[in-house]
Amino acid sequence: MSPSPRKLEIITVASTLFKEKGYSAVTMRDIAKAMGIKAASLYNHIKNKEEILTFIIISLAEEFIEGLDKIKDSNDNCVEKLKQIIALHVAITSRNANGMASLNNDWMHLKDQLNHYLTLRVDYENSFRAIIKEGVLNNEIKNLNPDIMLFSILSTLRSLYIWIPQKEDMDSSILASNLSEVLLKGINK
Amino acid sequence: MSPSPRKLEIITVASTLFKEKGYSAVTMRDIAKAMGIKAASLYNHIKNKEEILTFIIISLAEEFIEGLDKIKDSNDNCVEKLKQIIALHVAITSRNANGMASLNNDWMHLKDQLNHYLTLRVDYENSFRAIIKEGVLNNEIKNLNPDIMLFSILSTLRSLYIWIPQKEDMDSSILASNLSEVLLKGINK
DNA sequence: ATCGTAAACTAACAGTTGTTAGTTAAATTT
DNA sequence: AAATTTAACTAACAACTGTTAGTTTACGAT
Repeated sequence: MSPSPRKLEIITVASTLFKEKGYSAVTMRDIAKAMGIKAASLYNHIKNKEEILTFIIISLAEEFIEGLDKIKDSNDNCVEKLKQIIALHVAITSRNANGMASLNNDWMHLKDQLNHYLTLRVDYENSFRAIIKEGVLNNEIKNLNPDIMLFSILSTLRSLYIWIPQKEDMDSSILASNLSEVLLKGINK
Repeated sequence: MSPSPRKLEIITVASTLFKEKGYSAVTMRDIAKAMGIKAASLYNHIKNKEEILTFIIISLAEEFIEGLDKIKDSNDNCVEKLKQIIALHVAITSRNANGMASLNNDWMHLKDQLNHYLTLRVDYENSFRAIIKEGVLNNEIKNLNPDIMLFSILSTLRSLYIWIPQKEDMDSSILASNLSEVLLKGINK
């Protein structure tokens, strides 16, 4: 079943607070107060605090996996695929920057689903790295350490949740193409 | 006065725990247990929990400011300065990756020194951006959005604390030069 | 030997935490 | 109109939090 509107409201409010102070520093009373109700009332809609975090993180992680699967299977060349990955990160982060903060910073507080999350993350990074390595073989991409190239691009994409809300005026597609230019071709003339 | 050896030990142990679970999720009893003593004994050496976090963050932030000041005042060209900034981040992060986790993720839990930290951060970013902008005017650096170039490079450098401990075998100077190659000249052939 | 100090200890505190139980009031369905 | 459901409430809990007070122990200096 998909979550009720009220449950989604709790998740949205919680995401905002989690981004500001981190999961551990946000109490159920904080979340309730931000919604204008009492902490105990939250439990009419959610099982416990952990469920909120789990929903935020796992649904985002699955969005990334699904997005990457489509990109992998396309017939585009590797550089084109990398541009699509960059656009995927910009799109998901634009829709849910607060959730991305939890994905990046609070995944270690997952319990039941921690292993599931870690599996998704390893899979994602492996697929990403495979595209880079194929690009190197293709002569599309420079023959540098693939781990460093992956780390560098992925670090920037993972930080988008900090940056995008500060630059709301900037159009997503413009941001994605500017970012592709910088990440793929560098800044040195 | 510089901190006693025992105080530095507490700070080191705390840094490790803060990196794993974040400042808020680590209790004084956790820190004490990791040192083989009781929580109350910590207070023979430190004022309170906040002081630990403050020391970790402020001393790192000041290291960065000092490092950048030296780079700013040199006669090197802008691209050379950017390479030195990259080397600065690699060097500081190699020496204290755990502390860098707190700097990146737990600065919002500072109290007394929060404004001081924020000032240092803004100053740092402004100096960094000024170097990029000068490079654009010089024709050393491409005429792209300077904020995007700054964000992209800085995001990668800020994430080094995750990456460096996983790749201990890699020499710092090799990492710095490989990273410069990727960040400045891109990965696209 | 005695003193002073450093650094550990036990015990306790007041406040906060996530969560449960039981209740109430309004809205919806029968 | 009656019955059910939804979603709020109050009150309370046991566990945990950072921190303080007072005490003990070991050790180098006098």
